[in-house]
Amino acid sequence: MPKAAQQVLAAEAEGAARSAPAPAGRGLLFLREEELRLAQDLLFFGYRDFTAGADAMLADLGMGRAHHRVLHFVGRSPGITVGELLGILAITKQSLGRVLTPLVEEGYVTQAPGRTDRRQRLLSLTEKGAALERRLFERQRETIMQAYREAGPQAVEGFRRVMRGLTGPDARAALDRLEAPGTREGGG
Amino acid sequence: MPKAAQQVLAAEAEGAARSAPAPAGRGLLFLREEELRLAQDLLFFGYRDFTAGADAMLADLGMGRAHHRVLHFVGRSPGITVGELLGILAITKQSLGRVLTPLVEEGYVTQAPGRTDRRQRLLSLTEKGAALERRLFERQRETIMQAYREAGPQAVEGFRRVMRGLTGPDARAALDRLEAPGTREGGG
DNA sequence: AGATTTTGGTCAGCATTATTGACGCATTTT
DNA sequence: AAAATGCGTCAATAATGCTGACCAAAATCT
Repeated sequence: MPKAAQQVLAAEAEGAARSAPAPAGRGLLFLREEELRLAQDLLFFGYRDFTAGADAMLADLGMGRAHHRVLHFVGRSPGITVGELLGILAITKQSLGRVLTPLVEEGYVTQAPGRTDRRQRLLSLTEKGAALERRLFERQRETIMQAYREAGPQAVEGFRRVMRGLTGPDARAALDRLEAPGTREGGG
Repeated sequence: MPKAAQQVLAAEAEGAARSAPAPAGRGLLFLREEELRLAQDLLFFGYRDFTAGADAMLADLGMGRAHHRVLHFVGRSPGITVGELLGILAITKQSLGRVLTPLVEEGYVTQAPGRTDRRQRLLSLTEKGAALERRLFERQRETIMQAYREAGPQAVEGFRRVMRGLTGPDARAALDRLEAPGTREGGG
C-alpha cells in the first residue's frame, strides 16, 4: 500500500514547520504537526456526532440547531436579556430573531419586561420549553456520558482544559459567567 | 447584581433531575448534570472559535468551511476517491460536488483516474491547493497549540480520549484509518 | 453478450442558518 | 429635548445542507 509512503513523504516535505525534529522536546511531541491535524479531525467528527442526535429530534419539530442553542442558553440563564444572548451566540439580531420569535410564539420561551430597564425582554423557558430542552439535553447527555465514562475523570479534566483553551476571550468570559453559579455545591 | 440569584433559583428548580445529591459516587462527580451542560457549552464555544480563524481566511477567497474540509481530508489522504471522501464527510454527493467542482476548476485539487478502476477519480491537492491548505492549517495550528500548551500533555491525551468517545462508529473507523499511517515513527 | 451494479456527475428545487443595511418603536440617559 | 440603548422587523444575499431524478462510464455478475 503506497498510501503510508505518501503520508511519510508528506511529513518529510513539511519538516520545516516542526520545531524539534529530534526528541529534544520529548514532552512536546503532542505539538507535532500530525498531532495537531489529528485534533482537527477529532473536533470535526466529535462535534458533528455530538450534535447529530439532537439535530434529528429538532428536525421532527421543524427546528434546527439554532433553536436548540437558544433553548440551551436561556435554560442555563433564566432571565437573560436578548442582548446578552446575542453576545453569547455571537450572531446578529436578525438571525436570533428568526429562531427566537417562533420559539416565543409557539410557547417555548417567555419574555418579561426588565424590572430596572423596561426596554429589556428577559427570556425564560416555559414548562413546554424546559421540557423540550430537557429531552434534547438527555439525548446529548447519553453521548457525553458515554465518552466521559470511557475516558475517565482525569481525561475529562483534560478535555475541559483544552476546550477552554480553544475559545477566544469573549467565549472564555461567557463560560466563566455560565460556570460561576454552578460552582456552589450541596445547595440543598 | 441580581443575576447570580436568578442562576441559583434556576439551579434549585431543576434539582430533581440530578442523579446523586449525596457524594455517593464521588468518582463520578463529573457526570453530574452541571458538568455535562458545561461540556455542551465547551463544545459550542470551542468548536466555533476553533473554526473562526480559518473561516475568515476562506471568506476572502469566496469559500467556506466545506471547502476547507475537502482540502483538509484530501491533503490528509492523497489519492482518496470521491466515495471515500463522501463517507468521511457524511454529506451527499450533491453537497460535495458544489465545493469539489470549483476546487478542481480553480486548480486546488486534481483528479486522476484510478489504476484498477478507471471510474474512480483519485483526488489530490495541487501545489496551489496544498499551499492554501497549509495556510489554513497554520491558522488553526496557532489556536490548537495555544490550547495544548496551556493545558499540558496529559490534558491533551484526555481531550483526545473524550473527543474520540463523542464520535460514532463510522467516524471512529474513519479516524482509525486516518491515524494508521501516522503511527509509524522514525520511518527514515 | 447482456443485465446489473458501482462510481461519479449533474439538474431542479427546497430548508436552515447566517450575513449586511436600514428603519421604527419604546425607553433610558444625558 | 436630544441622544443613546434595547429590541423587533423588512429586504436581499450567501453558504451549506437535503431529496429526487437522471445520465454516463466502467466493472461485475449471470
